[in-house]
Amino acid sequence: MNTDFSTILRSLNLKITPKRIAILDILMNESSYLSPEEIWTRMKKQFRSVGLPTIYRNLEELSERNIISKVTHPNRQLYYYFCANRSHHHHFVCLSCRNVEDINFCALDELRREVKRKHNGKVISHILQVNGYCRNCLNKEGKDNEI
Amino acid sequence: MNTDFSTILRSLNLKITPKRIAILDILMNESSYLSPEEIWTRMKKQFRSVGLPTIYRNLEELSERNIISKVTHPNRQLYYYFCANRSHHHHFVCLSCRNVEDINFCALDELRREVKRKHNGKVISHILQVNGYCRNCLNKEGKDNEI
DNA sequence: TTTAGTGCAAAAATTTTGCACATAG
DNA sequence: CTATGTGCAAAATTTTTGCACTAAA
Repeated sequence: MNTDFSTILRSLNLKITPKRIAILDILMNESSYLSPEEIWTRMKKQFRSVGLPTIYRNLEELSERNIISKVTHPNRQLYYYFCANRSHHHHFVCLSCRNVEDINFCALDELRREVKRKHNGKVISHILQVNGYCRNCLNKEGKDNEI
Repeated sequence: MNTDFSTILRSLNLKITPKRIAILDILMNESSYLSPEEIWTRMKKQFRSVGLPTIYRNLEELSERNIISKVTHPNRQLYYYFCANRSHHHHFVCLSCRNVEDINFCALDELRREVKRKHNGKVISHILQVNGYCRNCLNKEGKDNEI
C-alpha cells in the first residue's frame, strides 16, 4: 500500500515521509471527510510526537496539488477528503454517517447557458454539495437525526 | 424603508431595535455577501458604540429565521446575505466584485433521480454556489484577477 | 415592569508563523 | 551535504460566552 503513496509523493516532488504517508493512508481509509483535528487524533496513535501544524501544512500542500480535496462545511469546519476520482464530479454527503460518495452527475452545461442567457455572466467554477442519507443509514432508520 | 424591516422583525417576535434595522439595511443595500466584520465596520459609522458580538448574535438570529442567508465561502470566511427571494434558488457570485445574483435554475430533480438510481440514497438538501464573472466585470475586463 | 438586547472584557476555537532541530534524497 | 519537513511555542484570526447595564413593549 505504501508504494502507491510513495509513487504519488515522488511524482509531486514531495519527500516521502512517514507522516505524509500516514495522512494519505488515514484519509484513504476513511472514505469520509475528516477535520485536521480528527486526523491529528488518529496520527497521535501512530506517532510518539506529531504537531497539529504538521497536519495543517501537509493537508494544505496535498490539496494544492489536488491529491486530496478540501471542503468547507456549512458548520464552518474545514474538512479534507481523499479523492481518487480526478475528473469533475460532486459529493454526496451522508448526514448521518458523514460518508461521502462521488456523484458523476453535473449540470454545468445548463448552468452555464442559464447564467449566460439570463445574467450575461460567465461561469468559472461551481461547488455543489448534496446532503442526504446513504443506503446504509436509510436501512438503519437513522434518517431523521439531522436536518 | 424602516417600516418594512419593522414589520419583518415584529412578525418574528424580535424587538425592533435601531441596530437590527441597521443590519438589515446594510445587507439589503449591499446585494452582496458581507462578513460579520464588514458589517461591523459599517455599523461603527452609524453608532457611537457597537460590539462585534451584537453583530454575530443578530446575524445568527436572523439567519435562523431565514430572513438572511448564511454562506461559508471556500476561503473560510463566513458571509451573510439578505435574500428577498424566499423560494429555492442558487447564487451566482462574481469573483471580481463579489456581487450576488439569484439563479433560478436548479437541477434538483435530476440530482435526486441520480442519487436514488446509482447510490440508493436520498437527497435532503443541496448547496450550489456558482462562481464566475458578472456582466459588469466582464465588460470592465476585470475577469482574470481570480481563480 | 418584564423580557429581550447590548457592550465590554475575556475565553474558546481554529489556523498560521517563526525558528531551531531532524531527516530524506 | 542541502533542501525539506517537523515540533514546539507563540501569535493571529475568528467566533462565542458571561455578566452587568439598557432599552423596547
